[in-house]
Amino acid sequence: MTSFDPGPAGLLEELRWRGMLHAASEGLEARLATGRPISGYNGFDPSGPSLHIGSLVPIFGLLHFQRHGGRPVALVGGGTGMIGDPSGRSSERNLLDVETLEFNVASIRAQLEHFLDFDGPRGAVMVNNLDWLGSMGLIEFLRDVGKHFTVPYMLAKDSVQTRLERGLSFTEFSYMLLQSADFAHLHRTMGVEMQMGGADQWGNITAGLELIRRTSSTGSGGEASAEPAFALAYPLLLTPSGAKFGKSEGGDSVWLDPAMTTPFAFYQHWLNTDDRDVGVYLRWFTTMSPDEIEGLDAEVAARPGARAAQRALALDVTGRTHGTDVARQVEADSVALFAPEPIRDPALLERLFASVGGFEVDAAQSGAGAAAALAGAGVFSSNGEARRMIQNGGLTINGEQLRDPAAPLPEPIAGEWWEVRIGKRRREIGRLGR
RNA sequence: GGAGGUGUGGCCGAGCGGUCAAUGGCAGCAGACUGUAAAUCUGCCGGGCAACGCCCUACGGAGGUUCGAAUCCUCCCGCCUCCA
Repeated sequence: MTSFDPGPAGLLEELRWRGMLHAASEGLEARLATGRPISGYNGFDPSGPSLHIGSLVPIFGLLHFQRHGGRPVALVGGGTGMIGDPSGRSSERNLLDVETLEFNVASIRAQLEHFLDFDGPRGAVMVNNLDWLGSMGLIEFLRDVGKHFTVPYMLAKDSVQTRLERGLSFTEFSYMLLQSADFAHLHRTMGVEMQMGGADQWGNITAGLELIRRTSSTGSGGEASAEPAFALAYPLLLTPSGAKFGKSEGGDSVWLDPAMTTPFAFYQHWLNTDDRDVGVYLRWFTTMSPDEIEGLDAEVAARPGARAAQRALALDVTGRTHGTDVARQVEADSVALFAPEPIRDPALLERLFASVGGFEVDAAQSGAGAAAALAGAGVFSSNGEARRMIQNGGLTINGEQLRDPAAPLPEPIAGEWWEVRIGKRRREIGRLGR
């Protein structure tokens, strides 16, 4: 198998090959096989100003959907975000004020534009459910949405069942109704026929199918299929190595926003992918063909030390997220910073100072002990940590391994720069301030 | 509103008057081995310091008992269960 049907008919086949298909609702395959235009949506949480790489799963779901001729709709949950979905065990969400929300939505849209095409007849569309949920009255909600669900149906959902022991508020219990209302609204007003989401969303998504089934005037589409709407779920991304996906080694999220995670750090994160995970990531987070990916799989098996797959993955994902030029640049920077020999070129150091993260040591401090100077510059969170790092032999500056925390920093390169290597993975550039 | 339970370091989870900066596990960091991987082994893992010791801050919050409390008492707050 080297290629998939480029139209809607090939979507499921491709997702299946990529391992991104967990479940599809009754009739979806047949609906896609008709080749008629179709719109599908996926929800995103706008509670922060940036998406992180965990969101790449739904993003690539929409991306593949668009590649196969579908029209992606990205819904931001300005309304539901305030409620809290019991499926994601987050405890309590805070209300966002309107300006923050609008700012976040704009930021998220800008990020999605790197992945989805917002132009043309099949162009992606962004919607905010606050626009319709916000103005919906309680009576209206109960009559138009609540009326169509029975309590036993709601109680039967996994997301509710698992919380029954520990307890959940009525608000959280109602979440699936709001999500159903979203789906029904998009179905009615924009003709959106499909909702996509993670496997943990399945219950909420099918609740939406239920609502649409009961409220849409069936038969208006002539010989339309029996089902008026469809659902598609991705598997939960549990890495084969068992680590939490989306977190860096330090446990922080890896953000798509270059101001929150530098492109260099972003590239490094992918470059460090475990051998056991890299094949999955190539399938999920690139649009490479089966031939290319299987070729890289073979490379991993034959010459794991070369990490060809990791390099290809890192370059591809970074390029898509931050631009090809930036990706090439950080790739080159990585080679330089991880070469056995330290960087001696002041011009290069000056550029890296800005791009990989730099710190300043003022002249007064530079004479003090290295540990104190680096802690003072914020490279380490405390004096003790810096001291420990040096005592463990984990700190190399300008190619010279530090041994004594009290000894001063080595002579700066060109009277100004320190190339700092912390452990095997961290790289920082220091500059002598005045 | 009533009854009971519970709140410990990033997470889980011991401790239940001193020997507790707090057992253990996970996560994390560094080193060795490697491939900027995994596994394994070693060390570290609240902060400070003239540092095999001393000081400060910590066991939901505020008081109190005591020579001494994370451990006992009082009040408050959060969470959970059941009853109304």
